[in-house]
Amino acid sequence: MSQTNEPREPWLAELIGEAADKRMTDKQIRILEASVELFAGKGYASASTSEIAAMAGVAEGTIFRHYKTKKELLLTIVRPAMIKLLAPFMLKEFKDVLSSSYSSYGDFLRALAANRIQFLDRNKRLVRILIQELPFHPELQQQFREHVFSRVIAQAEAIVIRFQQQGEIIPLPPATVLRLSASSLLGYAAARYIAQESASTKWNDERELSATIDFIVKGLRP
Amino acid sequence: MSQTNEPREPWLAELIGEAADKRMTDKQIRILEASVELFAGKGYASASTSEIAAMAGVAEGTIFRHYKTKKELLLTIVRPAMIKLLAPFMLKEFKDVLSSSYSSYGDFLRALAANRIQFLDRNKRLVRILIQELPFHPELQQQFREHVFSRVIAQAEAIVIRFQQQGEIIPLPPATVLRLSASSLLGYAAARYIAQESASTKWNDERELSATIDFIVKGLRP
DNA sequence: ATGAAAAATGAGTGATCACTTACTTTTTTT
DNA sequence: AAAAAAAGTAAGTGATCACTCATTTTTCAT
Repeated sequence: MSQTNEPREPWLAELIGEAADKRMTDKQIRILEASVELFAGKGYASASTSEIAAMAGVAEGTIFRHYKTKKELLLTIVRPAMIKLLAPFMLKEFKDVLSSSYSSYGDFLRALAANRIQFLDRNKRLVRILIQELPFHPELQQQFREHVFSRVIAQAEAIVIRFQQQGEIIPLPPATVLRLSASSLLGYAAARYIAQESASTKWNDERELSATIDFIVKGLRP
Repeated sequence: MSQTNEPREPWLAELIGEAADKRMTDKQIRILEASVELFAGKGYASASTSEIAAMAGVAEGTIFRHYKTKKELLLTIVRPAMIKLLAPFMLKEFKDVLSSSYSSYGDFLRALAANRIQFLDRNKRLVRILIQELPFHPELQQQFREHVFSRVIAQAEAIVIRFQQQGEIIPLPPATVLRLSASSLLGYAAARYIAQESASTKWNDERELSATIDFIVKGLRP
Protein backbone atom coordinates (compact mmCIF):
# COMPACT_ATOMS: atom_id res chain seq x y z
CA MET A 1 0.00 0.00 0.00
CA SER A 2 2.75 2.44 -0.90
CA GLN A 3 1.20 5.79 -1.75
CA THR A 4 2.95 7.74 -4.47
CA ASN A 5 0.33 10.47 -4.89
CA GLU A 6 1.29 13.39 -7.05
CA PRO A 7 2.04 16.46 -4.98
CA ARG A 8 -0.85 18.84 -4.32
CA GLU A 9 1.50 21.77 -3.87
CA PRO A 10 4.02 21.71 -6.71
CA TRP A 11 5.83 24.79 -5.43
CA LEU A 12 6.66 23.24 -2.10
CA ALA A 13 9.52 20.84 -2.71
CA GLU A 14 11.31 23.05 -5.22
CA LEU A 15 10.95 26.15 -3.12
CA ILE A 16 12.10 24.78 0.20
CA GLY A 17 14.60 22.37 -1.32
CA GLU A 18 16.51 25.09 -3.12
CA ALA A 19 16.24 27.33 -0.12
CA ALA A 20 18.00 24.78 2.07
CA ASP A 21 20.40 24.16 -0.82
CA LYS A 22 20.30 20.40 -0.38
CA ARG A 23 18.06 17.69 -1.69
CA MET A 24 15.14 16.37 0.29
CA THR A 25 14.06 12.79 0.70
CA ASP A 26 10.66 11.64 -0.42
CA LYS A 27 9.50 11.46 3.18
CA GLN A 28 10.59 15.00 3.96
CA ILE A 29 8.57 16.28 1.05
CA ARG A 30 5.54 14.26 2.13
CA ILE A 31 5.80 15.76 5.62
CA LEU A 32 5.66 19.26 4.17
CA GLU A 33 2.77 18.38 1.88
CA ALA A 34 0.78 16.83 4.71
CA SER A 35 1.50 19.87 6.86
CA VAL A 36 0.20 22.25 4.22
CA GLU A 37 -2.92 20.16 3.77
CA LEU A 38 -3.68 19.98 7.49
CA PHE A 39 -2.65 23.50 8.45
CA ALA A 40 -4.87 24.87 5.71
CA GLY A 41 -7.71 22.48 6.45
CA LYS A 42 -8.06 22.68 10.22
CA GLY A 43 -5.67 25.42 11.26
CA TYR A 44 -2.17 25.25 12.71
CA ALA A 45 -3.29 24.91 16.33
CA SER A 46 -5.73 22.06 15.62
CA ALA A 47 -3.41 20.04 13.41
CA SER A 48 -1.42 17.59 15.53
CA THR A 49 2.02 16.28 14.68
CA SER A 50 0.76 12.70 14.96
CA GLU A 51 -1.89 13.50 12.36
CA ILE A 52 0.69 15.03 10.06
CA ALA A 53 2.93 11.98 10.46
CA ALA A 54 0.04 9.63 9.71
CA MET A 55 -0.99 11.54 6.58
CA ALA A 56 2.61 11.67 5.39
CA GLY A 57 3.03 7.95 6.01
CA VAL A 58 5.95 8.57 8.33
CA ALA A 59 6.85 7.95 11.97
CA GLU A 60 6.20 10.91 14.21
CA GLY A 61 9.86 11.01 15.22
CA THR A 62 10.83 11.65 11.61
CA ILE A 63 9.14 15.04 11.72
CA PHE A 64 11.23 16.10 14.69
CA ARG A 65 14.45 14.83 13.13
CA HIS A 66 14.06 17.60 10.54
CA TYR A 67 12.20 20.27 12.48
CA LYS A 68 12.94 21.03 16.09
CA THR A 69 9.39 22.16 16.88
CA LYS A 70 5.97 22.18 15.32
CA LYS A 71 6.24 25.92 14.93
CA GLU A 72 9.51 25.58 13.03
CA LEU A 73 7.65 23.30 10.65
CA LEU A 74 5.11 26.04 10.05
CA LEU A 75 7.77 28.68 9.56
CA THR A 76 9.77 26.44 7.23
CA ILE A 77 6.76 26.36 4.95
CA VAL A 78 5.42 29.87 5.27
CA ARG A 79 8.60 31.92 5.38
CA PRO A 80 10.15 30.90 2.04
CA ALA A 81 6.71 30.77 0.45
CA MET A 82 6.25 34.39 1.40
CA ILE A 83 9.73 35.64 0.55
CA LYS A 84 10.59 33.54 -2.49
CA LEU A 85 7.17 32.96 -3.99
CA LEU A 86 4.59 35.52 -2.91
CA ALA A 87 6.77 38.64 -2.85
CA PRO A 88 8.40 38.17 -6.28
CA PHE A 89 5.07 37.34 -7.84
CA MET A 90 3.28 40.32 -6.38
CA LEU A 91 6.01 42.59 -7.75
CA LYS A 92 5.97 40.99 -11.20
CA GLU A 93 4.56 43.61 -13.58
CA PHE A 94 5.44 46.51 -11.38
CA LYS A 95 9.00 46.84 -12.61
CA ASP A 96 8.41 47.33 -16.32
CA VAL A 97 5.17 49.27 -16.10
CA LEU A 98 7.05 52.38 -15.17
CA SER A 99 9.36 52.36 -18.16
CA SER A 100 6.82 51.62 -20.84
CA SER A 101 3.66 49.74 -21.84
CA TYR A 102 0.18 49.99 -20.29
CA SER A 103 -1.36 53.06 -21.82
CA SER A 104 -4.10 53.30 -19.21
CA TYR A 105 -4.63 52.45 -15.55
CA GLY A 106 -7.44 50.11 -16.62
CA ASP A 107 -5.11 48.13 -18.89
CA PHE A 108 -2.62 47.89 -16.10
CA LEU A 109 -5.23 46.65 -13.62
CA ARG A 110 -6.46 44.06 -16.09
CA ALA A 111 -3.00 42.59 -16.65
CA LEU A 112 -2.38 42.68 -12.92
CA ALA A 113 -5.65 40.99 -11.98
CA ALA A 114 -5.31 38.16 -14.48
CA ASN A 115 -1.96 37.03 -13.08
CA ARG A 116 -2.90 37.49 -9.44
CA ILE A 117 -6.08 35.46 -9.81
CA GLN A 118 -4.16 32.65 -11.46
CA PHE A 119 -1.71 32.74 -8.59
CA LEU A 120 -4.45 32.60 -5.98
CA ASP A 121 -6.08 29.66 -7.73
CA ARG A 122 -2.82 27.73 -7.75
CA ASN A 123 -1.85 28.54 -4.18
CA LYS A 124 -5.15 28.47 -2.32
CA ARG A 125 -3.84 26.42 0.57
CA LEU A 126 -0.79 28.57 1.08
CA VAL A 127 -2.88 31.73 1.05
CA ARG A 128 -5.33 30.19 3.50
CA ILE A 129 -2.54 29.32 5.92
CA LEU A 130 -1.14 32.82 5.60
CA ILE A 131 -4.44 34.53 6.26
CA GLN A 132 -5.38 32.23 9.11
CA GLU A 133 -2.05 32.26 10.94
CA LEU A 134 -0.81 35.80 10.34
CA PRO A 135 -2.85 37.25 13.24
CA PHE A 136 -1.26 34.84 15.73
CA HIS A 137 2.41 34.89 14.76
CA PRO A 138 4.15 38.25 15.09
CA GLU A 139 7.33 36.96 13.38
CA LEU A 140 5.26 36.18 10.32
CA GLN A 141 3.59 39.58 10.44
CA GLN A 142 6.94 41.31 10.56
CA GLN A 143 8.31 39.29 7.65
CA PHE A 144 5.15 39.89 5.67
CA ARG A 145 5.41 43.61 6.22
CA GLU A 146 9.08 43.68 5.37
CA HIS A 147 9.24 41.40 2.35
CA VAL A 148 5.78 41.69 0.82
CA PHE A 149 3.67 44.58 2.02
CA SER A 150 6.15 47.45 2.12
CA ARG A 151 7.79 46.51 -1.18
CA VAL A 152 4.50 46.18 -3.00
CA ILE A 153 3.28 49.47 -1.58
CA ALA A 154 6.45 51.27 -2.64
CA GLN A 155 6.26 49.99 -6.22
CA ALA A 156 2.53 50.44 -6.53
CA GLU A 157 2.62 54.01 -5.26
CA ALA A 158 5.11 54.93 -7.95
CA ILE A 159 2.73 53.61 -10.57
CA VAL A 160 -0.22 55.47 -9.11
CA ILE A 161 1.79 58.68 -9.14
CA ARG A 162 2.65 58.16 -12.79
CA PHE A 163 -1.00 57.83 -13.76
CA GLN A 164 -1.85 60.79 -11.57
CA GLN A 165 0.68 62.90 -13.46
CA GLN A 166 -0.92 61.76 -16.71
CA GLY A 167 -4.18 63.12 -15.33
CA GLU A 168 -5.94 59.76 -15.37
CA ILE A 169 -6.33 59.45 -11.60
CA ILE A 170 -7.55 61.96 -9.02
CA PRO A 171 -4.83 63.64 -6.98
CA LEU A 172 -5.66 61.79 -3.78
CA PRO A 173 -2.85 60.44 -1.58
CA PRO A 174 -1.37 57.45 -3.44
CA ALA A 175 -1.98 55.24 -0.41
CA THR A 176 -5.68 56.03 -0.60
CA VAL A 177 -5.84 55.31 -4.32
CA LEU A 178 -4.08 52.04 -3.65
CA ARG A 179 -6.45 51.07 -0.89
CA LEU A 180 -9.50 51.74 -3.05
CA SER A 181 -8.07 49.80 -5.97
CA ALA A 182 -6.88 46.90 -3.85
CA SER A 183 -10.06 46.52 -1.83
CA SER A 184 -12.15 46.35 -5.00
CA LEU A 185 -9.90 43.71 -6.52
CA LEU A 186 -9.71 41.73 -3.29
CA GLY A 187 -13.48 41.92 -3.04
CA TYR A 188 -13.70 40.49 -6.54
CA ALA A 189 -11.25 37.72 -5.64
CA ALA A 190 -13.10 36.89 -2.43
CA ALA A 191 -16.47 36.77 -4.17
CA ARG A 192 -14.99 34.58 -6.88
CA TYR A 193 -13.55 32.23 -4.27
CA ILE A 194 -16.83 31.96 -2.39
CA ALA A 195 -18.78 31.50 -5.62
CA GLN A 196 -16.66 28.59 -6.76
CA GLU A 197 -16.63 27.06 -3.28
CA SER A 198 -20.41 26.96 -3.09
CA ALA A 199 -20.59 25.85 -6.75
CA SER A 200 -22.89 28.74 -7.49
CA THR A 201 -23.85 28.85 -11.16
CA LYS A 202 -24.60 32.53 -11.11
CA TRP A 203 -21.00 33.72 -11.30
CA ASN A 204 -19.98 35.19 -14.65
CA ASP A 205 -16.30 35.70 -14.11
CA GLU A 206 -15.42 37.88 -17.09
CA ARG A 207 -18.40 40.15 -16.51
CA GLU A 208 -17.56 40.60 -12.82
CA LEU A 209 -13.92 41.35 -13.51
CA SER A 210 -14.82 43.93 -16.18
CA ALA A 211 -17.36 45.56 -13.92
CA THR A 212 -14.79 45.74 -11.13
CA ILE A 213 -12.10 47.33 -13.25
CA ASP A 214 -14.52 49.79 -14.85
CA PHE A 215 -15.70 50.65 -11.34
CA ILE A 216 -12.18 51.38 -10.14
CA VAL A 217 -11.18 53.40 -13.20
CA LYS A 218 -14.37 55.45 -13.15
CA GLY A 219 -14.23 55.97 -9.42
CA LEU A 220 -10.67 57.28 -9.59
CA ARG A 221 -11.17 59.56 -12.59
CA PRO A 222 -10.51 63.27 -11.79
CA MET B 1 -8.12 40.18 46.17
CA SER B 2 -11.63 40.07 44.81
CA GLN B 3 -11.63 41.38 41.24
CA THR B 4 -14.69 43.35 40.29
CA ASN B 5 -13.41 44.64 36.96
CA GLU B 6 -15.93 46.36 34.76
CA PRO B 7 -16.96 44.18 31.83
CA ARG B 8 -15.01 44.56 28.61
CA GLU B 9 -17.94 43.36 26.54
CA PRO B 10 -21.05 45.17 27.75
CA TRP B 11 -23.31 43.36 25.29
CA LEU B 12 -22.42 39.93 26.60
CA ALA B 13 -24.32 39.48 29.83
CA GLU B 14 -27.47 41.22 28.69
CA LEU B 15 -27.55 39.41 25.39
CA ILE B 16 -27.01 35.90 26.61
CA GLY B 17 -28.87 36.41 29.85
CA GLU B 18 -32.07 37.46 28.15
CA ALA B 19 -31.64 34.77 25.57
CA ALA B 20 -31.60 32.06 28.21
CA ASP B 21 -34.46 33.89 29.93
CA LYS B 22 -32.91 33.45 33.35
CA ARG B 23 -30.45 35.45 35.37
CA MET B 24 -26.77 34.65 35.43
CA THR B 25 -24.45 34.65 38.40
CA ASP B 26 -21.42 36.87 38.54
CA LYS B 27 -19.17 33.89 37.88
CA GLN B 28 -21.08 32.81 34.81
CA ILE B 29 -20.67 36.26 33.34
CA ARG B 30 -16.97 36.25 34.12
CA ILE B 31 -16.58 32.91 32.37
CA LEU B 32 -18.13 34.35 29.23
CA GLU B 33 -16.02 37.49 29.40
CA ALA B 34 -12.81 35.51 29.85
CA SER B 35 -13.81 33.27 26.96
CA VAL B 36 -14.35 36.24 24.64
CA GLU B 37 -11.01 37.71 25.67
CA LEU B 38 -9.09 34.49 25.11
CA PHE B 39 -10.92 33.26 22.02
CA ALA B 40 -10.30 36.63 20.38
CA GLY B 41 -6.75 36.89 21.60
CA LYS B 42 -5.29 33.48 20.81
CA GLY B 43 -8.01 31.69 18.89
CA TYR B 44 -10.56 29.12 20.00
CA ALA B 45 -8.29 26.13 19.46
CA SER B 46 -5.40 27.59 21.44
CA ALA B 47 -7.45 28.85 24.37
CA SER B 48 -7.66 26.15 27.05
CA THR B 49 -10.51 25.74 29.49
CA SER B 50 -8.07 25.88 32.41
CA GLU B 51 -6.85 29.24 31.13
CA ILE B 52 -10.40 30.52 30.84
CA ALA B 53 -11.18 29.35 34.38
CA ALA B 54 -8.06 31.03 35.74
CA MET B 55 -8.84 34.32 34.01
CA ALA B 56 -12.44 34.20 35.19
CA GLY B 57 -11.32 33.44 38.76
CA VAL B 58 -13.34 30.25 38.83
CA ALA B 59 -12.77 26.52 39.24
CA GLU B 60 -12.49 24.68 35.95
CA GLY B 61 -15.41 22.48 36.89
CA THR B 62 -17.66 25.53 37.05
CA ILE B 63 -17.30 26.01 33.32
CA PHE B 64 -18.55 22.53 32.63
CA ARG B 65 -21.46 22.88 35.03
CA HIS B 66 -22.93 25.43 32.63
CA TYR B 67 -21.56 24.29 29.28
CA LYS B 68 -21.32 20.64 28.35
CA THR B 69 -18.34 21.16 26.05
CA LYS B 70 -15.83 23.82 25.14
CA LYS B 71 -17.49 24.13 21.77
CA GLU B 72 -20.86 24.76 23.39
CA LEU B 73 -19.20 27.62 25.23
CA LEU B 74 -18.10 29.10 21.92
CA LEU B 75 -21.52 28.66 20.37
CA THR B 76 -23.26 30.15 23.42
CA ILE B 77 -21.31 33.32 22.81
CA VAL B 78 -21.24 33.52 19.05
CA ARG B 79 -24.72 32.34 18.12
CA PRO B 80 -26.80 34.93 20.02
CA ALA B 81 -24.24 37.62 19.24
CA MET B 82 -24.79 36.91 15.58
CA ILE B 83 -28.56 36.53 15.63
CA LYS B 84 -29.59 39.06 18.27
CA LEU B 85 -26.85 41.67 17.91
CA LEU B 86 -25.11 41.57 14.55
CA ALA B 87 -28.07 40.80 12.31
CA PRO B 88 -30.46 43.43 13.72
CA PHE B 89 -27.75 46.04 13.63
CA MET B 90 -26.73 45.34 10.07
CA LEU B 91 -30.36 45.71 9.00
CA LYS B 92 -30.88 48.93 10.95
CA GLU B 93 -31.31 51.71 8.37
CA PHE B 94 -32.38 49.38 5.62
CA LYS B 95 -36.01 49.30 6.65
CA ASP B 96 -36.83 53.00 6.47
CA VAL B 97 -34.58 53.93 3.58
CA LEU B 98 -37.04 52.45 1.14
CA SER B 99 -40.01 54.44 2.34
CA SER B 100 -38.38 57.85 2.57
CA SER B 101 -35.27 59.88 3.39
CA TYR B 102 -31.80 59.62 1.85
CA SER B 103 -31.99 61.63 -1.32
CA SER B 104 -28.81 60.12 -2.77
CA TYR B 105 -26.87 56.87 -2.62
CA GLY B 106 -23.94 58.80 -1.18
CA ASP B 107 -26.04 60.10 1.71
CA PHE B 108 -27.25 56.60 2.37
CA LEU B 109 -23.72 55.17 2.37
CA ARG B 110 -22.55 57.87 4.74
CA ALA B 111 -25.27 57.18 7.28
CA LEU B 112 -24.65 53.48 6.92
CA ALA B 113 -20.88 53.70 7.34
CA ALA B 114 -21.01 55.89 10.43
CA ASN B 115 -23.13 53.41 12.36
CA ARG B 116 -21.29 50.32 11.15
CA ILE B 117 -17.90 51.73 12.08
CA GLN B 118 -19.16 52.59 15.54
CA PHE B 119 -20.44 49.05 15.89
CA LEU B 120 -17.12 47.54 14.80
CA ASP B 121 -15.25 49.72 17.28
CA ARG B 122 -17.46 48.59 20.12
CA ASN B 123 -17.43 44.91 19.19
CA LYS B 124 -13.90 44.31 17.96
CA ARG B 125 -13.41 41.14 19.92
CA LEU B 126 -16.67 39.62 18.83
CA VAL B 127 -15.94 40.40 15.19
CA ARG B 128 -12.47 38.91 15.53
CA ILE B 129 -13.84 35.67 16.92
CA LEU B 130 -16.39 35.53 14.16
CA ILE B 131 -13.87 36.07 11.37
CA GLN B 132 -11.33 33.70 12.88
CA GLU B 133 -13.67 30.83 13.66
CA LEU B 134 -16.19 31.00 10.84
CA PRO B 135 -13.98 29.00 8.45
CA PHE B 136 -13.74 26.09 10.90
CA HIS B 137 -17.31 25.72 12.15
CA PRO B 138 -19.90 24.86 9.50
CA GLU B 139 -22.79 25.33 11.95
CA LEU B 140 -21.68 28.92 12.43
CA GLN B 141 -21.35 29.43 8.69
CA GLN B 142 -24.87 28.18 8.13
CA GLN B 143 -26.29 30.41 10.84
CA PHE B 144 -24.36 33.38 9.54
CA ARG B 145 -25.72 32.83 6.03
CA GLU B 146 -29.24 32.34 7.27
CA HIS B 147 -29.55 35.11 9.86
CA VAL B 148 -27.09 37.74 8.66
CA PHE B 149 -25.85 37.38 5.11
CA SER B 150 -28.99 36.46 3.21
CA ARG B 151 -31.16 38.97 5.06
CA VAL B 152 -28.75 41.82 4.55
CA ILE B 153 -28.35 40.96 0.88
CA ALA B 154 -32.10 40.89 0.35
CA GLN B 155 -32.65 44.30 1.96
CA ALA B 156 -29.62 45.89 0.38
CA GLU B 157 -30.51 44.70 -3.11
CA ALA B 158 -33.88 46.38 -2.81
CA ILE B 159 -32.18 49.65 -1.99
CA VAL B 160 -29.75 49.32 -4.87
CA ILE B 161 -32.65 48.68 -7.24
CA ARG B 162 -34.40 51.81 -6.00
CA PHE B 163 -31.37 53.99 -6.73
CA GLN B 164 -30.94 52.26 -10.07
CA GLN B 165 -34.51 53.19 -10.99
CA GLN B 166 -33.75 56.78 -10.01
CA GLY B 167 -30.91 56.63 -12.52
CA GLU B 168 -28.20 57.23 -9.93
CA ILE B 169 -26.53 53.81 -10.25
CA ILE B 170 -25.51 51.85 -13.35
CA PRO B 171 -27.85 49.00 -14.31
CA LEU B 172 -25.43 46.29 -13.23
CA PRO B 173 -26.73 43.22 -11.38
CA PRO B 174 -27.60 44.42 -7.84
CA ALA B 175 -25.34 41.75 -6.37
CA THR B 176 -22.40 43.22 -8.27
CA VAL B 177 -23.21 46.76 -7.15
CA LEU B 178 -23.40 45.48 -3.61
CA ARG B 179 -20.10 43.68 -3.84
CA LEU B 180 -18.35 46.77 -5.15
CA SER B 181 -19.87 49.01 -2.48
CA ALA B 182 -19.24 46.57 0.35
CA SER B 183 -15.66 45.76 -0.59
CA SER B 184 -14.77 49.46 -0.68
CA LEU B 185 -16.34 50.07 2.71
CA LEU B 186 -14.78 46.95 4.21
CA GLY B 187 -11.44 48.03 2.79
CA TYR B 188 -11.87 51.36 4.52
CA ALA B 189 -12.80 49.64 7.79
CA ALA B 190 -9.86 47.26 7.55
CA ALA B 191 -7.38 50.05 6.82
CA ARG B 192 -8.81 52.06 9.68
CA TYR B 193 -8.44 49.08 12.03
CA ILE B 194 -4.84 48.44 10.98
CA ALA B 195 -3.99 52.14 11.21
CA GLN B 196 -5.24 52.45 14.77
CA GLU B 197 -3.60 49.16 15.78
CA SER B 198 -0.19 50.30 14.62
CA ALA B 199 -0.81 53.77 16.09
CA SER B 200 -0.03 55.30 12.73
CA THR B 201 -0.39 59.08 12.82
CA LYS B 202 -0.97 59.34 9.11
CA TRP B 203 -4.62 58.29 9.16
CA ASN B 204 -7.11 61.10 8.53
CA ASP B 205 -10.36 59.32 9.16
CA GLU B 206 -12.84 61.84 7.79
CA ARG B 207 -10.82 62.35 4.63
CA GLU B 208 -10.51 58.62 4.01
CA LEU B 209 -14.21 58.02 4.53
CA SER B 210 -15.16 60.86 2.19
CA ALA B 211 -12.75 59.63 -0.46
CA THR B 212 -14.19 56.13 -0.16
CA ILE B 213 -17.80 57.22 -0.51
CA ASP B 214 -17.01 59.56 -3.39
CA PHE B 215 -15.15 56.69 -5.04
CA ILE B 216 -18.12 54.36 -4.73
CA VAL B 217 -20.67 56.92 -5.91
CA LYS B 218 -18.57 58.00 -8.87
CA GLY B 219 -17.66 54.44 -9.79
CA LEU B 220 -21.31 53.40 -9.87
CA ARG B 221 -22.62 56.42 -11.77
CA PRO B 222 -24.21 55.50 -15.14
C1' DA C 1 31.76 -5.09 -0.24
C1' DT C 2 32.50 -2.09 3.77
C1' DG C 3 31.93 1.36 7.04
C1' DA C 4 30.56 5.82 8.42
C1' DA C 5 26.95 9.15 8.14
C1' DA C 6 22.35 10.28 7.54
C1' DA C 7 17.53 9.00 7.78
C1' DA C 8 13.94 6.77 9.92
C1' DT C 9 11.79 4.46 13.51
C1' DG C 10 8.59 3.38 17.52
C1' DA C 11 8.28 3.10 22.16
C1' DG C 12 8.51 6.13 25.43
C1' DT C 13 8.37 11.24 28.21
C1' DG C 14 5.98 14.54 31.20
C1' DA C 15 2.71 18.12 30.38
C1' DT C 16 -1.56 19.50 29.27
C1' DC C 17 -5.94 18.71 27.16
C1' DA C 18 -11.22 18.60 27.71
C1' DC C 19 -14.09 16.72 30.80
C1' DT C 20 -16.03 13.98 35.25
C1' DT C 21 -17.19 13.02 39.86
C1' DA C 22 -17.91 13.20 44.70
C1' DC C 23 -18.51 16.66 47.63
C1' DT C 24 -19.33 21.43 49.83
C1' DT C 25 -21.33 25.96 49.75
C1' DT C 26 -24.82 29.17 48.51
C1' DT C 27 -29.38 30.38 47.14
C1' DT C 28 -34.19 29.67 46.82
C1' DT C 29 -38.49 27.74 48.21
C1' DT C 30 -41.63 26.48 51.61
C1' DA D 1 -35.63 27.73 59.83
C1' DA D 2 -35.68 23.42 57.33
C1' DA D 3 -35.52 21.27 53.02
C1' DA D 4 -34.59 21.28 48.27
C1' DA D 5 -32.26 22.96 44.46
C1' DA D 6 -28.71 25.18 42.25
C1' DA D 7 -23.91 26.76 42.03
C1' DG D 8 -19.31 25.96 42.82
C1' DT D 9 -15.21 23.30 43.88
C1' DA D 10 -10.88 20.32 44.06
C1' DA D 11 -9.05 16.34 42.81
C1' DG D 12 -9.12 13.50 39.72
C1' DT D 13 -9.86 10.75 34.56
C1' DG D 14 -7.99 8.82 30.28
C1' DA D 15 -6.63 10.75 25.98
C1' DT D 16 -3.75 13.31 23.44
C1' DC D 17 -0.30 16.78 23.03
C1' DA D 18 4.54 18.11 21.35
C1' DC D 19 8.74 16.15 21.72
C1' DT D 20 12.93 12.64 22.97
C1' DC D 21 15.93 8.84 22.51
C1' DA D 22 18.03 4.44 21.91
C1' DT D 23 18.07 1.62 18.12
C1' DT D 24 17.59 0.04 13.34
C1' DT D 25 17.58 0.88 8.36
C1' DT D 26 19.11 3.20 4.33
C1' DT D 27 22.38 5.81 1.61
C1' DC D 28 26.61 6.37 -0.42
C1' DA D 29 31.66 7.42 -0.86
C1' DT D 30 35.47 4.46 -0.92
